[in-house]
Amino acid sequence: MSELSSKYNPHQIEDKWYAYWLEHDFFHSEPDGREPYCVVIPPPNVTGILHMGHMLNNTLQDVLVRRARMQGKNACWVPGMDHASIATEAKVVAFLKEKGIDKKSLGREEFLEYAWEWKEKYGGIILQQLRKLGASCDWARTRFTMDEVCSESVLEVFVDLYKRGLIYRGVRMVNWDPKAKTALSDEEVVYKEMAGKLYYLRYHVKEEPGRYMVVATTRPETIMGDVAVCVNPEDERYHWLRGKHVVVPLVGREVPVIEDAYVDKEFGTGCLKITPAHDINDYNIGLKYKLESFDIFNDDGTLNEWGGKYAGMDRFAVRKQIVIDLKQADLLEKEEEYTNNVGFSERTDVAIEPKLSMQWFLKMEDLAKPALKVVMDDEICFIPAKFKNTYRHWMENLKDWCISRQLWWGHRIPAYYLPNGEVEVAKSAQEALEQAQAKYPEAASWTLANLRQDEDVLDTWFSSWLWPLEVFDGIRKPDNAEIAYYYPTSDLVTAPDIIFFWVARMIMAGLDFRKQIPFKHVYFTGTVRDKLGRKMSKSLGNSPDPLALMEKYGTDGVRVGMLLTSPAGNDLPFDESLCEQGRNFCNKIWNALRLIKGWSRDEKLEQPEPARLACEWFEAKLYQTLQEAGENMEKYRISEALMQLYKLVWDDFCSWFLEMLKPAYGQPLDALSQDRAIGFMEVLMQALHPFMPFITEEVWHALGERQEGESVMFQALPDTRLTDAQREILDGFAHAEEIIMGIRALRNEKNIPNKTPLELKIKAGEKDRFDSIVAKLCNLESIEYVDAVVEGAMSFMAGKTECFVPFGGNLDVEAEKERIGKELTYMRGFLQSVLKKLENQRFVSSAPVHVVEAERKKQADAEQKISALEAQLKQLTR
RNA sequence: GGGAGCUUAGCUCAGUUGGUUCAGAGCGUCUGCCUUACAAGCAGAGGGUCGGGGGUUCGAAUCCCUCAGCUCCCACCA
Repeated sequence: MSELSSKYNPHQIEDKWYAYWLEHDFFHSEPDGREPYCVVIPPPNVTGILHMGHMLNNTLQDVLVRRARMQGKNACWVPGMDHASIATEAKVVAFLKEKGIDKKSLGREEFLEYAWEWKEKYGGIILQQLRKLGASCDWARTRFTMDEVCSESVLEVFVDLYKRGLIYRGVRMVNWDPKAKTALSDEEVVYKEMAGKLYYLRYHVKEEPGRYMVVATTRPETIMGDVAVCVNPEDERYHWLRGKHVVVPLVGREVPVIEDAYVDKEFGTGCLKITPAHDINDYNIGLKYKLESFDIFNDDGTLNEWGGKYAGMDRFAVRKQIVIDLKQADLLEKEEEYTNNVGFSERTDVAIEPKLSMQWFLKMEDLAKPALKVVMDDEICFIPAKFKNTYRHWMENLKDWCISRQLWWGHRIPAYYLPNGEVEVAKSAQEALEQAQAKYPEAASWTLANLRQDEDVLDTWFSSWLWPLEVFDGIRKPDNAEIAYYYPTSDLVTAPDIIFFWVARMIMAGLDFRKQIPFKHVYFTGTVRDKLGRKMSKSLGNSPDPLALMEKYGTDGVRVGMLLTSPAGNDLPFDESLCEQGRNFCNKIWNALRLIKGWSRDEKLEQPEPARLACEWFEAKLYQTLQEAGENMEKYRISEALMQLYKLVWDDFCSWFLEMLKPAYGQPLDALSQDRAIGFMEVLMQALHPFMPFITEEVWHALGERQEGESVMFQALPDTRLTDAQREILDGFAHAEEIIMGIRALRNEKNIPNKTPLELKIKAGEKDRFDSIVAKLCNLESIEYVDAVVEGAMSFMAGKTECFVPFGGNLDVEAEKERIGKELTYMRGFLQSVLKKLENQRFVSSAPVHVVEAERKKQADAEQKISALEAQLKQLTR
């Protein structure tokens, strides 16, 4: 076919078919009588752009969804985006800052207007990029976690949980992000090893003028908040300090010396300063000894009025300055290099400040129990199962969930403070007012203006945990037809690092609000790493741009590259050469198409014997492989299924089958063979379509006359159950294959070009049904069955069959003898090991019959082979 | 500090109940080929005492113990 280039060119093809699929609405799903298959996308951040993790994750989802669709299920993949409070607010703040606008100078309302504007303009790029990757999402169902359905659902759930007493307000030590000025959950804090210093500070003893104790700290700036100094009660070095007081350096405040076993005698000087407002452990000690607490920081990390002369300075600037001042006042004993773990905000990458504040919490205990059970009982199946352990460990050690965030972008907490100091929680201000009026006589005269809504918004995960429910509006309208049809969803594909943030919480939400699990299987992907095994990250700059890769290798090539090496739960050490392999595979497919369509066709020609056999054999091989690949898919062994298809196409179809079919140079192909080749290739395209949607659609269309609106994606695979006859063919061909490879090896070794025809003589064999194929593929003039060893011929064994290839004249007898001798040595050794086993009475009596039988057969085969080799050797020696 | 997991060919990984098919695959490497679909290709070859040691067993990559190395999660010692 001259108009087809010898290289597969993905670019126009991809855009063309994606547009075709959309135009025909192939991805859209509505409830009907078919079995549903539903996947909800892990909603990417509205600020996100496609990275390798998304590429992997969404390709896997697409494979599962397309496969289900081909199987005739009603496949529905719901896309969407997450409003991502912190990330988005940070982006918008930065965007405004560039324009010279300060967030604080805008009011909440005005800021949100800007934020929405930003979202409409720049948000959701990633959803466009997913189209590039071929994702077969039902775009008409695209949800956003701050759209009307989701927002109302979130409020409804909040009110419900509050009324059930599961949501409460309390003062807690939280992880404070001074840049975003919000509390973070523990999961949003990442710890990093930082090179710091340990400062040894002198605290003079009030009762013993002239004497002092030395306290080691990494954070000298927090001395303003010191309320005590603590030592271990068993530390005899400090018994003289019992009941005494010390003076906080520079600050001058007198604080007590207390004793608690928490203090490690070995660390530093064995003295710990207690600053309850700024350290979680100090806070706990403060609670225990009923100490006062001074919060010395403003929300942005600068010091407040408690900071005295340092008030208004940033915490890190204060640290520098205070060290200088301490030195001057001779209160700094020494400094030491010290590496410690510092918590950073995952979003803004600034050091976390532990801080006491009033937050909203959700009690987890009752929600967790049933959510643990469904996973441990495999009602929800984790793939791979090893993540069940991780899950259990977390579910058994849950702390209450801090759900409030001090941001504007998000779902504002529906709590309304009343003039009498009470609070009402309701879906709207109006409802809150009515509730208040029903409770308090004095409320009769209040209006909406008297209510003050809580300033905080909810943690982003407080909406994401409802995702499988809210995409079908199952919170607001629990009886609607869609949620009834699609829920529980089928598979969830996600990364293991959000097993707690998201997966666990969705399970809790599903069980609590709908009394049903949200999904049946959770497939955990691995982490995409670079060649050096490092996690791909923006800061390292080691992440390739998936769009650039798709541009370079074609989308299908990149998809194959990622899928070939990513078994569930395993990290994926990414290397561009994987994409190269994928691209080469596309090219191979493309060239098979060129060959098949390029043959000139003769309608009158009868199908030759080798071609007839080839078709019989390949059909059996095809069915067998499809069967196995299907079984692997059922077990979510996606890489393996793909590898099987890869080998089916490359080795079995191209290298074996098409070579068997190929007519002699310049000759036409019979019509039947061509039709069968086309039929096989159609099936191959169907089987590969979930993995490689674009090229398979293109090739499938090229293979036959198609109507507008037809697509490979709806072609069901044939019934692939093997008949006994087919099994026999496969076994029989394995033997022919051995002979063929033997001859090829021989040609290779003796440097006999394929053009030179050879003769093959087979000793004491039965005529094999694949002889005509052997002759064709090996360029044999004849295959002859003989009774005795053939003189002056090269020989090899195909299993137990002795094969001889007469070779005009100069047979290298010595080389042949050496080769046969080597083989004999090996076979005799092998026989020895088998005999040793069989002579062992305990083996014969305790091993199962079939195992012993197998050993006996090995013995017989080995003996037969040895005598054949000996005969050959004798022949040569004569 | 607490927990989980991993270690099989140069690389990335399969290997289910211990037993024909168990030592495998893909990639890479090496050799020979511009053979009229494809050099992004064809044909062939080499490569591992299954991390070390010990045990159970007729039999161990597989089960048990132990040592070593790696990874991840949780905790967060001033």
